[in-house]
Amino acid sequence: MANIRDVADSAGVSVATVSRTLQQPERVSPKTRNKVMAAVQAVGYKPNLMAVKFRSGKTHNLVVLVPTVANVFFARVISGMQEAAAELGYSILLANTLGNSEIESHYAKMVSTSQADGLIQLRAHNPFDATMINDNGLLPMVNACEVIDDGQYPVVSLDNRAAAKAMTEHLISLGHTRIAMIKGPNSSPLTQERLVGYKDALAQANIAFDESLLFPGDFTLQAGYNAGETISHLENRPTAVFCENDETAIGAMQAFKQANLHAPNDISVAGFDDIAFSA
Amino acid sequence: MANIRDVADSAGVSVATVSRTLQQPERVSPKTRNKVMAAVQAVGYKPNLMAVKFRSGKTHNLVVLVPTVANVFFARVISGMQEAAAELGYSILLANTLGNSEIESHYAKMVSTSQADGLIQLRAHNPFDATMINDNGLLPMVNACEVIDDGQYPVVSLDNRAAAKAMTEHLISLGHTRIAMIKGPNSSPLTQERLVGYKDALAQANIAFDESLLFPGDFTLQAGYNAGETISHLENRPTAVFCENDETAIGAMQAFKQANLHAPNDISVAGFDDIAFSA
DNA sequence: GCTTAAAATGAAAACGGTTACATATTAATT
DNA sequence: AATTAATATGTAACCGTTTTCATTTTAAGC
Repeated sequence: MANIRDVADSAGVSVATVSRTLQQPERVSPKTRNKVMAAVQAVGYKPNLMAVKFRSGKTHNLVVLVPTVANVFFARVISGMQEAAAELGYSILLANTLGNSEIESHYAKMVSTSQADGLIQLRAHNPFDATMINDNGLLPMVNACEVIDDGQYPVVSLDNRAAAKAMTEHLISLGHTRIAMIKGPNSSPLTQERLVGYKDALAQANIAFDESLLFPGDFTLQAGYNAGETISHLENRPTAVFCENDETAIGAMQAFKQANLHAPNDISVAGFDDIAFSA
Repeated sequence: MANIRDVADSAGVSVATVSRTLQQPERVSPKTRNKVMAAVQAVGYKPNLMAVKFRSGKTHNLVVLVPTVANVFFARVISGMQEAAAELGYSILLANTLGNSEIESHYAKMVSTSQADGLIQLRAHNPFDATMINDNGLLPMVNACEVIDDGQYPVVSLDNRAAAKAMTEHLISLGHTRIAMIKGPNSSPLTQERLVGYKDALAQANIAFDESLLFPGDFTLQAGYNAGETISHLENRPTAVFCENDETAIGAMQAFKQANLHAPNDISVAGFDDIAFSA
């Protein structure tokens, strides 16, 4: 494989000039620029980016930790990130962690071992352990979707509390007073926020909060189905269900259908995210 | 950031010994091994993997090109690859190409620029152009799911023809003779194979192939919906539909439902992949 | 045309590791 | 105990770039 020295020889210039031609063309005269470009073609030169990145200390890689790419909502978020990164000349290295903390820290380590410049995570965890912390004690990470809000790391999030409140208000405006909620994992800050928003709306409408209307879940179809089944067989059934995401909502509707309950006549179902499947 | 020389100084050995301790511990005496390990801890050494990879010429990275991670079938395939790669000490760098050939070649270039050791693609394209070809004219790539079968690259695939035949046979065994097919893009070898299998089954049952029963699609929900709508309004409606994947099937069923056709009573729908949503 | 500033280029030192080779140490053999 | 083989360690070259600093060339000013 041709290297920069071959190009230099072929063009009759120094390696420094070749490097400059490629990195900052304006700093080299048009005449030599052409010579160098021709030589690059002639020898079929492709820079060893591993060497470039090593030497320059900038990898232009970003690791993105996502619990599961199979989640349709995440897929959309990821596409957006990829687009933005590409514009700035960065590559996204997608890590499908499956909630496995080993995989998670494996990829997180890419930051502390100079394989990536930073990390974005769509999960409310601190993936760094003591062995990864660098000099200033903080690593380049930003939190999205589900957030760690300890003030240490930048955060990109939506206002889950307000959104959940709005969604609940909508159900109330339709006349519902017994509104079930199929939640995400309790550990998820996202879930906690949405629960608060849900309670906000109830309080505002003078509806008493009923703990027994909360059902556990984990954002999956299956969890929605299970909760839906439970709800179907309740003697005093709620008339509406607040689902923490659309996959859960679809799962729940499936259970309702099997129990011969039809939305929205027999029961109202509302979901978060607006994924393609939900239509 | 501490480097290998700091460790060597702190441990009172040479850098070579430090490197050996880390890479091939068995080649160093237990006594010095301990000294070195202690020094690593003491100075907080984390090897610069960019340097390691550059020097050793092995990145232990694999690029995986996937048209869209939002496809639930792909998501499952990817998880499996990740698992296998991790076992062998490799990392998967997932590239969500969105069918965009710019993104595609951007990531493909990682192979020719020494940023990744190889490429796996879930798409029937040759992502390499002339500028990427190296000395032997072939790059380390394997094809999965949809395959380029030009004999140049290794291939991992399922027997689409046999599977499509089996699925069609099943529909025939249920008494169907007018079986529509909602296809993938014509350019997809996967689609071509499945079409052959479909015809195989028809021929075997002495059912004439009817070109007008083929409907275009592209593996998305939307395409399924569109085809489903067309089918619903056909005067001489087929009694069964062969969908090339489950997302298409779901889209089609949605259209049928809106047209007041209920599966499986009014129309039978069969899909490929067995994704979680399809249940 | 001469002096001086600016622009273009080259030589060589990094970057942080790995590894071939030489040397020193330890163990095995007689 | 002397000789030889095996094992540990050190020295220094090397990987392919970028980048600093010195040097040469070109342009500008008068």
